[in-house]
Amino acid sequence: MKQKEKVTIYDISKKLNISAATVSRALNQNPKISEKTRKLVAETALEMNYKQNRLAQALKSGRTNNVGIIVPYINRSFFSSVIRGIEEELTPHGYHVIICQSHEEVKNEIEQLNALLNTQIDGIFMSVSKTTKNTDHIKKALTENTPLVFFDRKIEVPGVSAVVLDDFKAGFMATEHLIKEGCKKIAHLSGDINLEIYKNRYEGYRDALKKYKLEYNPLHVIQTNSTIESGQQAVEQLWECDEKPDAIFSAGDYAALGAIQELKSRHIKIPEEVCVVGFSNEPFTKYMELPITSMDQTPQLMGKIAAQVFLEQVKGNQAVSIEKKVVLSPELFVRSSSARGVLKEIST
Amino acid sequence: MKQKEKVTIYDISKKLNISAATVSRALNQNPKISEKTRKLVAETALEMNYKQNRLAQALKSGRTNNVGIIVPYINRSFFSSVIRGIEEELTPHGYHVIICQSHEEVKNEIEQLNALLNTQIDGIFMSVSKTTKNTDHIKKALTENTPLVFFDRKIEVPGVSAVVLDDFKAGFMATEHLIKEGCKKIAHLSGDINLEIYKNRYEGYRDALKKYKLEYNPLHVIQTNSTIESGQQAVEQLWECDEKPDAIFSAGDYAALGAIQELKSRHIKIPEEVCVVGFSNEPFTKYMELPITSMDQTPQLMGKIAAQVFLEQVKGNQAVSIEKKVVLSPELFVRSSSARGVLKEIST
DNA sequence: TGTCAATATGTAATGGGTTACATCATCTTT
DNA sequence: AAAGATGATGTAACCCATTACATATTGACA
Repeated sequence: MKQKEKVTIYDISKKLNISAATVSRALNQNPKISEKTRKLVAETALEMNYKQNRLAQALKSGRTNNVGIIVPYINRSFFSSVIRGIEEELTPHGYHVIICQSHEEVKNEIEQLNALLNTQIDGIFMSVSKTTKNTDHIKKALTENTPLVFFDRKIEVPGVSAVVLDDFKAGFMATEHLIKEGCKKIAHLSGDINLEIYKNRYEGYRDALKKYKLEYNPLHVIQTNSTIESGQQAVEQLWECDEKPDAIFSAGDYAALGAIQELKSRHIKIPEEVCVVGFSNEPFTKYMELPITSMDQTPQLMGKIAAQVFLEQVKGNQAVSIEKKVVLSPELFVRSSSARGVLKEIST
Repeated sequence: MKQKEKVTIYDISKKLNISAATVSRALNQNPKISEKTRKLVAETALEMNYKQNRLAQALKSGRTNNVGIIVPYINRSFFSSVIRGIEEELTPHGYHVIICQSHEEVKNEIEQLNALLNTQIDGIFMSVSKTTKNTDHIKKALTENTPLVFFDRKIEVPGVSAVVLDDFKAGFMATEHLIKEGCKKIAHLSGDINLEIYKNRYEGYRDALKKYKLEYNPLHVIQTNSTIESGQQAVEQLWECDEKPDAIFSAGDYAALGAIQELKSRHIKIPEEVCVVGFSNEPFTKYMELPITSMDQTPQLMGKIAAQVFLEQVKGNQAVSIEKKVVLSPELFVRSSSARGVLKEIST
């Protein structure tokens, strides 16, 4: 590679026989600079193809205009939509977004977090991995005074803002919907209970059963790892019970899909014999031959709000770090996998 | 926010009564530093919780250890897999990855590209948007001597390396597969012919028809925009022809899915009456009730190789910018949507 | 005409780390 | 013991933009 011959403000200042400070000020629209000089500098900069060195600027100002996002995976529709939301909100403010994947491993999460802090990021958005139990790395990040915002999957750390879904309500709504479809023995495919979101969905499920006076059968709750395979296995396990369920509320769409595949291979009719509800409203739920009812988490909105929370923290330049919690409402998209009546694809 | 009280090498040097240069050298494992000093500095740095300021380092060295990736969307399985491949290859070399989306708009592509160059990125990976016709912005990037590597969707710019799929071969293979299944009237759902990849797939299709002496019917080639809807519309249009196709080779999985949905709604049997082949091997193709035959582009490998090409360019610090073209072989995953015989889910 | 205010610009320090070159102490070698 | 080699460390310039403070210029007013 050839050396980059970068044009600096010094090159401009030499050419115009003025000081670099004046050039800098002129380029930054400092009102102390005369209109004439400002124009001259602007023209010369353009002519010489001057590009501001953001590194130098960042070093001086302490702000890089970069934010980091740590997610388990970028190719889950939910996460890429949140990212999109954050991006849309922050781009107009001049921020850039660095995306990191933890692949559900704390080890990676810690590495990525440290690397981001090292790169002098202005803020971090994060959805913790399934394997994150200890909060030391996050507390360490806080001591560096970098604003941190959790979204969706949070973990209790004092002083950290979070934008999450009302997963309890979502669990309740999904279960209630199944009850209203006439289901009495509703199984639940849970995710990793270590994560608050799955715990809350489970508790919403329990609460709905309680409210409608349905019996809770612990054998009907199976922990999955949100994959198709674990959904299949869950059905295998459920159908070994004496009492077979007549509905499945899965805390994830992939497990719901696996469950449906297994039910079909057992020639069990959906929704007539068993209703299925998934979670996340992944695009495929809509495309399936048998579209799957699913809970939408309004991910793009979640991203936007997380970004707004961040912007507030940055703007409010106080010595107090604000801890803000935002809870979003879920939205159920009822589709064929659980609609026994006439209604199809109706959002409540 | 509180001020960050950063520990610098000067703080360490003061504490130890040595010069900052010595500290810097000690931390960088410079062999001129005595073992004793090196150890002392390392311990003190740890103790004082010293973090290297990568901005300062980047400013000095001219290298940020960040690379940018510009893709149309991150939530297409293909792109997120390429990103994963790039990441895996570059992370061990200390690079970080900044991901940008063009959303298929040149306007965004140009903005993202400029923003990346401004941030003093060490290299750029890019898959051009559908709407990219003009190469000015890319040539401009080249004048800054930032290594640029195209992957998948390239555009002809002298001096730019590219890692692509053999789309011609892929088009040929898909068509040949359909012919071998006994199909005679094969329709093609093309993507935007403006993009080389779709042009090549189309030409591979033409070539296969020619080789097997099948008639080419221009009415059987429909341009889609890679969405479900456009796949549905394409089938509507095709079934208005006098001669109905007995197979569809779609240059994208989403259009293939739309086509299948439309065929089903017309009670046309797949694969008995019509065989369907998609492209990209999106995960959903496998999960469908009727799994879809699809062409795999080995995206993760593509990412890895693109990263290797980049590393070579950076390492070979010569004044010549190497232009390297790598062409990968596609892999067909045959599934029910086109398997009339016994075979299901066989990769060739 | 001298003084003050207002405007425009320059000087120099700063941010934090790297590194060419200089210096000094110690050890070899003859 | 002088001269040269080797190793360890210090000095200061540099990367580039920003900005507090200093200075210079001009015009207004008493």
